[in-house]
Amino acid sequence: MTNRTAENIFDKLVDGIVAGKMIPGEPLAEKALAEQFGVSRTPVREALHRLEQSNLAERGSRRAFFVRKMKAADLAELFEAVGEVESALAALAAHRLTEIERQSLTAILEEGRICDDPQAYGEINARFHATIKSGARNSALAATLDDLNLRTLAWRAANFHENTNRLATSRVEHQAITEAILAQDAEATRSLMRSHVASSYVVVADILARREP
Amino acid sequence: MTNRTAENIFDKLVDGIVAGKMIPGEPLAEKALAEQFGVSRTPVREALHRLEQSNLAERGSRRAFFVRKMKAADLAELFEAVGEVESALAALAAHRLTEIERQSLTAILEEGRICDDPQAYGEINARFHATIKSGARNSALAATLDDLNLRTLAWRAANFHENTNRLATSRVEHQAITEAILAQDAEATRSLMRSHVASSYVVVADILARREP
DNA sequence: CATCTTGCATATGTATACATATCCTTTCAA
DNA sequence: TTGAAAGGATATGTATACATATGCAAGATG
Repeated sequence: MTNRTAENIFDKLVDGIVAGKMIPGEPLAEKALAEQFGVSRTPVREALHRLEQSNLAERGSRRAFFVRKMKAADLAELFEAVGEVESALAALAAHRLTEIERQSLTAILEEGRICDDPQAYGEINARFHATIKSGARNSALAATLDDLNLRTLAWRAANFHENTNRLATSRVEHQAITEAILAQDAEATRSLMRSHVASSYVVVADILARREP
Repeated sequence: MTNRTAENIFDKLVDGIVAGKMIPGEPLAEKALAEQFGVSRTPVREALHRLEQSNLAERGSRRAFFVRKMKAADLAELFEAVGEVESALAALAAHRLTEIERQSLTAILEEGRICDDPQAYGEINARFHATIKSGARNSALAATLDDLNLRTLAWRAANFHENTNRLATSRVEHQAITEAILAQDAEATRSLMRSHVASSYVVVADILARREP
């Protein structure tokens, strides 16, 4: 009876949207999804409401759900928001990281320096950001970042695949951020992290511009 | 058939929690609430899930919902998060407010200067912050602030009631913020707004400390 | 007497039936 | 031929019945 059904449906729908299998604008009918997943409408309803709250789905007339269309302007706002929140977390982390976490950050940096595989680098990148996020010691702000990031996930995934220069750029930026954190310079950290997110947005915006001129 | 029932239940529960009628730790049983409001469990379920996502409710064993207990440390985190997000919005607004919005901000400031009624000032305060929030031109970040604020609402309400000095302090801080915005000094605005939220937290923390020593 | 096991009470998860609103199609009239 | 109105089709909102897991209590056994 455990709530695995609704949870599974939600995860599958998120995966589908993030992986681009579900086209923006595509209707998400309760009945159709229920039949597709072989469950009743109830857990599907729950999953759809969670999608809506995560801003991955919208409702139109007839209160029907559909995959949210992300306009270029929306994505710009989102990345700006991520930049502000993540840079705030980084600034806090600059003063709050433990000695062990500082060493860990340095180790992750080194791992990234010698890694050339885009996929592996993506995982290292994730650990770098996770360390800073948890090191800020503010779960409310961290949860906020997770919420925002969920919506950019589909786009961020392309970051290290479609642009080879991005990997080198990311390394340099990570190095600068790490140095600022180790120096406990909160404002420098904030500024560098904001730039880092902005530069990752440039790649995404470029991809978007080529897709929808 | 419109989704007014679940929406109403949610609003009523939020009001109850914010107004302090529902004690933290109090169980929120679907069946009991359904009978209390004279509806079925379905819309109650939906409302409870939304409460959980807003972090106003938690689930324990047996997956039962209960009103979230806000510890002092949680509240500190929350206000820190609000401070970071709202100061980010203010910094953006410093460069993005239209001329009309600048004049509006000045007018609100003047209204606050000549107002001595705590309740009326609370409304003016809300408009001051709303103007900055919408002036930042980032709906994702604005929605993030709304999310965070929902959880501090119960505490913020006490701000202008239990402490008379708070009103005078708020006025001075609003003035400084407005001046920084009018000067389009984003970093000064950010810093001032962060301090402003922090000083409103001091009042709340003080109340909390007296309640639970 | 204490502890473990078993069974019941109850709360939530899921399925389904019913109510209702919206949209689209069809038909009738101008 | 076109437009408007009415009715049906269908999708979501709500209610309720059934399934199942969890916690507590009572009884049996060591």
